[in-house]
Amino acid sequence: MPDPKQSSLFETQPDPWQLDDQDDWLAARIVFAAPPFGPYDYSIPAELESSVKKGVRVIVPLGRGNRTMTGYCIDIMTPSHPDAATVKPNRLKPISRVVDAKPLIDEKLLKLSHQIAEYYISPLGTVIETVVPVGARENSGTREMLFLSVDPEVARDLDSVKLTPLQRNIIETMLGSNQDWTPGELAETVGCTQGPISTLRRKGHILSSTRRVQQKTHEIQPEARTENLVLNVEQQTALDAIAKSIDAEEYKTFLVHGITGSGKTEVYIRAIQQVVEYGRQAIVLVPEISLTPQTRRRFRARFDRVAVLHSHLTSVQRAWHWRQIAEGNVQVIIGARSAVFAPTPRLGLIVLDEEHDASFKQDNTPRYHARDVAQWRAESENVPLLLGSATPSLESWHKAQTGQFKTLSLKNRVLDLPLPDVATIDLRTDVAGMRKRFSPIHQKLRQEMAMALSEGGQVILLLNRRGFSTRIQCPSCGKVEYCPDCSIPLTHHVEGKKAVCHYCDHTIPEPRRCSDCGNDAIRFSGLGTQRLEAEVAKLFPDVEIARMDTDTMRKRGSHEKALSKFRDGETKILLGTQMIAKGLDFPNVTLVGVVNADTSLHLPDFRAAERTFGLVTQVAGRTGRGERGGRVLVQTFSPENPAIVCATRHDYVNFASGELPVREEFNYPPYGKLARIVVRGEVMAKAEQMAEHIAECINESADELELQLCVIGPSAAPLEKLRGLYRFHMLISTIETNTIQRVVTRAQTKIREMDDIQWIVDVDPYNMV
DNA sequence: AGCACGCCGACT
DNA sequence: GTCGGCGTGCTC
Repeated sequence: MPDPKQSSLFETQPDPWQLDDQDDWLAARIVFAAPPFGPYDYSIPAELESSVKKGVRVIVPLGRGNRTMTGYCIDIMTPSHPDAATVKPNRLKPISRVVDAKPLIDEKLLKLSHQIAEYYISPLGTVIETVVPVGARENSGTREMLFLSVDPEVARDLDSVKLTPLQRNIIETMLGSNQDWTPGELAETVGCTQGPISTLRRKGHILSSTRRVQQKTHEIQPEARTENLVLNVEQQTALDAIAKSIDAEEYKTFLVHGITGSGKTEVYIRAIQQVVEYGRQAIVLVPEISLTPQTRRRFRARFDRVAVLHSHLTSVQRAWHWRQIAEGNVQVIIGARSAVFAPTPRLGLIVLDEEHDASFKQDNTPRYHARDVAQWRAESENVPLLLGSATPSLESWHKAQTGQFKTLSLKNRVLDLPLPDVATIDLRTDVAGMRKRFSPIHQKLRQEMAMALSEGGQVILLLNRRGFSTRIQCPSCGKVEYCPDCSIPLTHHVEGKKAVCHYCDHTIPEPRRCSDCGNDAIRFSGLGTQRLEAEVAKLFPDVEIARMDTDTMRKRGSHEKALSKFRDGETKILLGTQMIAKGLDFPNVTLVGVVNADTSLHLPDFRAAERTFGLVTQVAGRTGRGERGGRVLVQTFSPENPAIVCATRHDYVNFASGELPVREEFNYPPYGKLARIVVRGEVMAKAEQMAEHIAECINESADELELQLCVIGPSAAPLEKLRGLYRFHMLISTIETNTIQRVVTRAQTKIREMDDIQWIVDVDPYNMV
């Protein structure tokens, strides 16, 4: 066998003077957003050579029938391209047509798209369609319009042509102003019909051209300008550190760990001011739900050119903001997850606030996490990244602890307001059966509510509704049965009288009595927002109540309406799911009640404790924002659980140092890498069979690549049936980065698809049900 | 995803 | 002998 390195020396790359026609080719690499995703290479016809560019869409023939497909040009290939060997230049079909005059995506975002496609194992074409919003692709909100101008020959000498008085009037009107005339406007100004204008156009005295114009603007409401606040010492220290990186134009991630009310936003704003002074743009990412008018107003009051991007915009509005950003007309972009792709010409800073928030993870393909994408983007554009949170994700906390991120701590609240007092209400029954009817509102919480209301305060009730799973909990001591191998609560199955781990399928018979205290009254819980609302309405018949959850908040603007009614004091009790826990600032709220802290604590999800800690801490931060202070009551069956205890003490550091060892022991993130595969199908057995097949292919691929990897499961997903489809899932766990990508990519070539079965890969999953 | 090829059973 | 079932594989 000849040494491959040597043989390539002989085979490839003829000397430049030997290049003949055959070696002088030009091709475009194209990907599609739908199967078959490609990439495929096409030849570029001579007449399109100047218009085919990286990032434009093209129309190409595909398959035997040459059906027309729209694809994205991701590369221009020539014999000197590093990957030229992968092109078969003599058997390429030609590109039919180029769609876009300008690339929809620039080189930097294209590179980012590649990274996303590879890391999240998703097709590049799909990634590009995520990066470029639909509206921008389809020219939403713009229209082709006809513009008229006077033939320069005629303009020089009006007498050189024969004109009727009316025609002369038209031409003179046009010459009398610099504006671009449309036929309609011109006719109206002159006071004639479009007839004579058409005549002039026909004779060639008026020239016309079409141009795509914006229908109308979607500027966000201006706000009264507010001045910079005085920074306290901690804020100033943080700002100085960030400012240094901005000056140095270097990538660095800062974890701004600041308790609620510590003035993180002011630090962001000051950093952004510096970026704006340098003529650069800043992206501010916030959780979808925090994109309330408050956030927007706050930034608009400090910057002139602010764009917002979030899911409640129409595609026309979104496209308008996107184009404004691309043209460099925007200083600050505030947006949810996808705003990480804002096409800023000169990015200067990325801020990602509430970085722990799960809404930064997209739950359809590509299943990217904005925090990781922001990090890649900041890295490649040499700008600092600020991650802010009162309760950082353990991923970020771990990176900060190991020196990959720089921690900036804000430990004091700006107005020196004390943190609210948090107390737990123990829901365990002291004597079995003492509480005859289980009310979702404990006596103590009810009394405090009555008191808060009578003093003119407002109340927020958080119902952590994601509790559907039937865990096995002792009503007397609160003990929940866990899987010994996964540290995950076992799920109770009435059918078969068993308890099953939804990670590894570990199964035990349904316990007859509590393994700790021997009590034999096992409890399965369940409570919805509607029932809670009814219950509260019964307890407080004269009080106006508002309910906020995904069911009641579907309509555009319903969110803002409910909140403004609460702000105005029209409603006294605000009741809802997680969405009320975040970012709201109502000084008159003197009591927050967490109706059931446990539902999120004992979910079959390794992040359950982290979520619960974060949620209770955040909702606690919704009170005590005014002079009257605030109080938080947490109803729980597990008052000794570290997540609950630490939350009542506002003690993040302690929570993290207790939780990290658990993650390490079970090799969960941030220590191990995880991916989840979910298989769905109408026929249960078929879905299960497919899951087994996928697991086999993955194990096989790992062996072939000699990579260490562990497939946990497959098992029935915690949500075993959803929208009529049976669901199986498995977890892939590794230590090394990229192992999952390499193994799964290889396995994909072996996996035989089955009819009516869908399956997805979720790298770094957040949703485990 | 679509579309053609291809290899078996029911017909004019 | 031909029409058509849908299993398999490819699309630059």
